Amino acid sequence: MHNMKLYIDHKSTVPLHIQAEELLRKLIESQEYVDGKLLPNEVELSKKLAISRTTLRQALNKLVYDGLLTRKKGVGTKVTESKSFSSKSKNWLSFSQEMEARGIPIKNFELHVSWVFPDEKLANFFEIKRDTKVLKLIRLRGRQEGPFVYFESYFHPRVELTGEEDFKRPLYEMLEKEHNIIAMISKEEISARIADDFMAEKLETEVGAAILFRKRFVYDINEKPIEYNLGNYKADSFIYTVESRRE
Amino acid sequence: MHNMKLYIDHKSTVPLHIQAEELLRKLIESQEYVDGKLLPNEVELSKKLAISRTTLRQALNKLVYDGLLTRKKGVGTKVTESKSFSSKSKNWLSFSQEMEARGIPIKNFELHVSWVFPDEKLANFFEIKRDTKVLKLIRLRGRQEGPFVYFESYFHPRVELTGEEDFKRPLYEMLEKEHNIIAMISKEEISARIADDFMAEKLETEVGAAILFRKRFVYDINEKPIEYNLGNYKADSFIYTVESRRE
DNA sequence: TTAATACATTTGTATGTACATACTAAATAA
DNA sequence: TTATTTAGTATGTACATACAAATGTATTAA
Repeated sequence: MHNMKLYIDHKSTVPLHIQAEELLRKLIESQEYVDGKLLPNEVELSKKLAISRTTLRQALNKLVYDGLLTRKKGVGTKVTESKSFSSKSKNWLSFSQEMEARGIPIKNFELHVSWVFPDEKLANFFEIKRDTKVLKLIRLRGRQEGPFVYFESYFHPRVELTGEEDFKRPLYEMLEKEHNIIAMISKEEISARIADDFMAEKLETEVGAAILFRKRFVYDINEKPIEYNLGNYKADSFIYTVESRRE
Repeated sequence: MHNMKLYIDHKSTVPLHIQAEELLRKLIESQEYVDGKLLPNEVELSKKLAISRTTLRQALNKLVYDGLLTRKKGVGTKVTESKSFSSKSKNWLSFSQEMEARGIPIKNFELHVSWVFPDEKLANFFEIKRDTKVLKLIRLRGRQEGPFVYFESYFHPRVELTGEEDFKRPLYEMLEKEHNIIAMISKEEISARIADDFMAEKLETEVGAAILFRKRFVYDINEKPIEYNLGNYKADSFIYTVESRRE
């Protein structure tokens, strides 16, 4: 792995505990710290990173909360043994990320900037009022050979496009960098539906198939009006996986 | 509200930051701190609770992470405005809790202690090996009038029953109190399925309906062998809701 | 051999302190 | 009146320090 920042820059404006967290994430990801094996103890590690134990623990807490690390009093800290393929699923945009992780790329995408929702049927389908001014982005994911297994649409009422956006990147990244919109809290509803002709066509499956339907509401960091609506569909060959932890 | 512990006991063995967290949770729940209104600032609050600001912040961090509180530098800390019906959905057994919250009670329950799985078809259905020694608990939830909207089953290979268990309580509570098994990490898979005759009968719906299928794997706190398999089904009238937060 | 004890190691809890940074509102200057 | 500056307030970051509690290991005693 090249160009990896493997030290902590005390002159940087990025908080030390954030830098430490990111560094540890990289070390875990790059298998520097292997599953099940103990990390160096906190005192040693804090010396190595040239930060205080308190600051280091701030970073460690985060990673423990995110499920990457497991700590045990009197023993030590180790990388959580991954029983599933991904331990990142707690992350807010985990679903899309899992898609990437499983190697299901964006196969194609359609972009419609339509300030009045164009299609009544589609509007009903997504449970959005017809006169809502939206940016509509549809991305189709799937392996090259088979049918589409995934179909995602974003609607966002506040974005003015420049025409230079790269829609193959995650949407939240684009919103943040190009439009300074920081989406923070998301709520999602998951339900099961029967594929009608429209869905079946889009997903290249047959009418009557079981479809996992996922709708997501994203709130802006300033908690004000912004929101949106992400609708995701999935053929029944795919399973949505979540990991959670108690307390 | 009676018998509410509204102070922090420095002689208790329970860590102060945990006590502080629980106390704040109660204050939020009891509407002492109202949605959107600022809490007392950290210095003031730490004095009031007779703990250090650092310890208070430890508790606050947790509540922020859990989405109950929102902090803003230079402004203050406030109770997160709840756009959805429940802010507890991050909790590990959120699904069942949401059921309770929505007023969908346990209508009936069946208990089978069968150390060899009795039914081949059922075993296949739950994707459990036929010779697995399990405790099987089926709880049917639903409103009195309508059909069952929810159907949950637990399989647990390590429990020896006393015969005194109260199966209307949450399962994890029973496991913890009666059997000293502390379930910690859970992983769940959510998929959509078409109801076959067996499912349709159990859920009192028609064959061919879209069913949200949910399977859960629970790991023991000692991270060793324990696990099992929770299978949940749901008629399409119900929607599974999750809330998450970024960062 | 086995059980009990002591010790070292490691994470957990808790406090005090200091300064940085974001925000608000009041005071001041144009 | 309208910007600009300033002061005050609240959270954010960071460190040093001390002791508690759980665990594993080595030592000792039966």
